[in-house]
Amino acid sequence: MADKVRRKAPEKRRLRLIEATLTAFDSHGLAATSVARVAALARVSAGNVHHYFGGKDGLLEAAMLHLMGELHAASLDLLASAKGPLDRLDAFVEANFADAIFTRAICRAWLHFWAEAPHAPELARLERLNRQRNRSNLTAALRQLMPLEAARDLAEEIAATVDGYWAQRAQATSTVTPAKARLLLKAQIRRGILAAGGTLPSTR
Amino acid sequence: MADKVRRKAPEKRRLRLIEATLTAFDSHGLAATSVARVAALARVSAGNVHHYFGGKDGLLEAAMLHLMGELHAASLDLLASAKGPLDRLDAFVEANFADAIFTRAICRAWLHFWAEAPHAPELARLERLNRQRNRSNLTAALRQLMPLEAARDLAEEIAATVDGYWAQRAQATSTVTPAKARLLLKAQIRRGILAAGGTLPSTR
DNA sequence: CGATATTGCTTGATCGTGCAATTTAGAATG
DNA sequence: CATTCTAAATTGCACGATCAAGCAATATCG
Repeated sequence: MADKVRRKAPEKRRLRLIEATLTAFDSHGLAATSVARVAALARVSAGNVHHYFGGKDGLLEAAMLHLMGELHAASLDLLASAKGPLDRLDAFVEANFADAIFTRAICRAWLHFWAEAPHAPELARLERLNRQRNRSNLTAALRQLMPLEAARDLAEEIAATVDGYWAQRAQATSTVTPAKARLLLKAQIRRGILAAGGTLPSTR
Repeated sequence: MADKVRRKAPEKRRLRLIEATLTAFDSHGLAATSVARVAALARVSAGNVHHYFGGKDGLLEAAMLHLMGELHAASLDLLASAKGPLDRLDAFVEANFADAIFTRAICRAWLHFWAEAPHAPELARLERLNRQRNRSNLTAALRQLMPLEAARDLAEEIAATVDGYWAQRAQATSTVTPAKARLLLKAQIRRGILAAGGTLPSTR
């Protein structure tokens, strides 16, 4: 897809446009998010979008990539200090439901990406990457506490529940808070481990 | 919002347009679903949409209502033969993941509705209704097996997991099958009941 | 001064919507 | 039963707005 002329694009502008995209998603939805609106939100000319991102598609991809980057960074941070498998699972939960991550606006953006991914190859690629990364992290940790098959099943269940809380958080009347989601999810994980015959390494 | 002149609108046409909408969602996404495209899919003039639904918004609302109706019908069917609380929970799972309901196309449509609901009051109303109905069904059954607070928490968890499987199913590379989702979810429910100190009425 | 960043406008296509005209179907009439 | 009539059903088009995109001109800054 190629940057032809772009040499050293000021990251500031790019970021402003990406943030404007997410703001537009939050307040007006995907269908009403036009290049013109995003550019106006970022106080930038519409033509700029094509300079930086090559078009609307590129802008959406960059926005999704941005969200993935933030989530990944939070995961790496928290995983760094994790000692055992259960710690790694807790770190996963805390990253996915950190107060700065599990936001109404961000959850709405993810929902839009999930909805559009099946119809945009590049978004689909990113979604697949993100999903496989999550699945792999979960399975790797669970595997040390139970047989592989059980680990895979529980990873599937946990991943689905995470997505579900995200989807619910996007709704205006949602009552799911970050703290509540963390609490429920950690309990769910522990139940899953115990039921699989695993032992909880320590009470935390 | 009033049918002024419409007396007995042929349900056949309405249904054709609704199904065309869902087909368009499945194959092209929300952003690319225009009135013209839907009308063409249904082999009907575009102006027809305004006769039957009063506009694009009305069409989307009717499509969402249609999906809710199908889900509700499946639930009622299965709940009718449920004997105890665990039976009711299993019926809930089987309705939400019936082979005819847990379809890639239908899950994609739900995903689009969830994504757009925050920006369309009428869709938001329907989404809220549907969510509260599900929550209420789950809590009512769980309440007979554990204290109210625990029942509410578990209902929240189950509802989120259901939504999560739906979101995953919408992706092109998803491997979640109806049977697998039913299996995993029933196990998750039983784990939740046992952990809350409840007893499983019978093995099934 | 020269290259890069940024703008503002144009273009052609497509959108949702409203409306006048036409077709259709069923009740009323002979 | 055949014919007429009328209102509902349906069409096709035209309208104004808005879209993504491309490009030539201008501004900015090292």
